[in-house]
Amino acid sequence: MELRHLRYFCAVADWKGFNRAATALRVSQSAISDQIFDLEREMGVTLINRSRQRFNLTPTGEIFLEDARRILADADRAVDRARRSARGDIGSLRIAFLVWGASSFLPGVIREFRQLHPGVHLSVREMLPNEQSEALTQGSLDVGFTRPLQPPYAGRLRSEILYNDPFLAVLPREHPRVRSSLDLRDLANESFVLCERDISPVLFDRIISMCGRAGFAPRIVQTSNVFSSVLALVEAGEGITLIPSSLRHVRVSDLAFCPVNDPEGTIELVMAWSEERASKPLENFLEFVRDRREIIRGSLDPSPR
Amino acid sequence: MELRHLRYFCAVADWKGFNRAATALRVSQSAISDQIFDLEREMGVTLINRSRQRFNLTPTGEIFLEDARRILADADRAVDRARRSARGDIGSLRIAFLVWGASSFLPGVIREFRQLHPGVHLSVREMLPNEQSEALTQGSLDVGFTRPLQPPYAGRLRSEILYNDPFLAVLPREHPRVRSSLDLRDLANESFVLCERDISPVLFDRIISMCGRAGFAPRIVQTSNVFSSVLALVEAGEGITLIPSSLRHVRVSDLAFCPVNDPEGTIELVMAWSEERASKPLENFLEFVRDRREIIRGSLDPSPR
DNA sequence: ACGGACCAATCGGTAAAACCGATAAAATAG
DNA sequence: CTATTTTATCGGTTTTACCGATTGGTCCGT
Repeated sequence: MELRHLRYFCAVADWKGFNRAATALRVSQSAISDQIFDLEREMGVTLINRSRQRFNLTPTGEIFLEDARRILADADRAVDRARRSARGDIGSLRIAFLVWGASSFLPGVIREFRQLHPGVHLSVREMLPNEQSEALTQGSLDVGFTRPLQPPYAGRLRSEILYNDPFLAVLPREHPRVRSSLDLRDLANESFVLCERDISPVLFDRIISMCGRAGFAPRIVQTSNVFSSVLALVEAGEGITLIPSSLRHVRVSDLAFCPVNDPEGTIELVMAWSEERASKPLENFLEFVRDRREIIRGSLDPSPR
Repeated sequence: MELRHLRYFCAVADWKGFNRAATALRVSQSAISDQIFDLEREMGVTLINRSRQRFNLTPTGEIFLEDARRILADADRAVDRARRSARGDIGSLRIAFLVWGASSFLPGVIREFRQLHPGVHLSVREMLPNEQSEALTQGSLDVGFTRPLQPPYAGRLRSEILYNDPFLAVLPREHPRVRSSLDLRDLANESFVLCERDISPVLFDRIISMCGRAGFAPRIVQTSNVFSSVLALVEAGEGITLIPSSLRHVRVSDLAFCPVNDPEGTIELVMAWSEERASKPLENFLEFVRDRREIIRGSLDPSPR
């Protein structure tokens, strides 16, 4: 059975006759007759009362007509949905982000994109950088806001820098080294509290190399798996730390945030995705974020609150 | 787009590859390739990621796959429903009856048939004989329990006698002519109350011809459009009447029901339908009623209650 | 990095089908 | 009863679905 059979049958029912259906479908009457006959033969059922009075379907024909109409409508709808999907009007996007890197601007972006593309279902969750890379590669994630990609993912995934974040030194407010701007070498002898390397390897390594450029290897006395604990430890006097400046909006009362004098001492936040499984909704989203890059940077304005 | 395209596409998705799908469908790989290409070209959409890594659908393909699967399942279900309909397992029957002729046995018949064929929807309503004939001819009724068919319907419709009902004379209980059995000629000088001829022409005419055989034309002093009123009028002393004996179960207190001595003085209740629009559920129903004809006759047992 | 294995696209040829035009048979309308 | 309409049927034609073989490409193991 093919959709053609259903189309012909519905036309015959609609136009109440083989001839009129043939005219409407722009085919010959014998073509209709053949196809209806094939349909009936294949189903082993009589759909149309022939050789009797005017024209009518059998009760079985009436029942099948309902189904046939629905199937044809469904097929049309399916094609339409596929086309809309290809245009990016419908679909789904799974988005991941770093709590400490992207939560300041992402909610606004999501909200506006949702209004622009109401048919696209967005799911958002927090994931660590390595988790994001893995999920993007496996296809369980569509786009991630994360730190710069590392091998082996860097080759297989694509990414774009959204903004470049200078580092801040975080010291207890009463610490003697607190300045409006300080050289990293002044902190060479301090104790350091850092986030575990697994949480964000790029961030960790960037801090180490920064200190290296300043001529020392930081003495790490404590690590934690969440930034909030790191800051709490600094506040408790365990040591000092370095953070990307976008994290200063979680300011804690008794901490001082001092810009570091190192033009190379920055870390990027990137938007990453897998080109291999690009979809139109994804492309739309990427383009949407690109268009808002300046606004996003503005929202991270370095003026301390 | 044809169902074949959907079948091939689903197979490709199921087997995750053109070659495996071709093997499963017992066609060549190139046939699959051609058809998928046609499908994509017609829809103007890419469904499958080619020339990239292992195998996967595009997001649009995923969406279309859901729809395609549903449509194919729907098509199978439609064919199955048509076949079951042709077997009489599903469908609908519109049944009409005479309140004064069939309501005694019909409820039981309906109930049992419903249990036997739970997929067949039964709708039952009361209709006058002429209404039934007209509705059967037009196709708005499937089967009727009515009086013998008259021209012009008798030729176009089919009917079977269910039972043959002798007449009873109905007289006021204190009427001098009340006997356990009486000759119609004894009632020649009585006043008659009858149902209007339009209500049941066959019944009316049968009464007239019965009286004719007894040698007189009944003097009709009143008519009514419902039997209950006729009986009420008899009770009120307006006259006497003749009714089919199956109506005696609506016995009224102050009336006497006397068998009439006329072996030809009977009226049939028939089951009527249109052969032109026969359906399997209808055939099943007709056969079911035929099988129960003796039981129905028994339920009309003439022993007065 | 190189060769073998697997996979999908492509091409010309073939066989099946859908389709057509004409005609016949049946039914209805006038 | 005739004229018209309607569907079934029958070759003939065209379309197209399908096949086999080949090519280009990707993925694997060595």
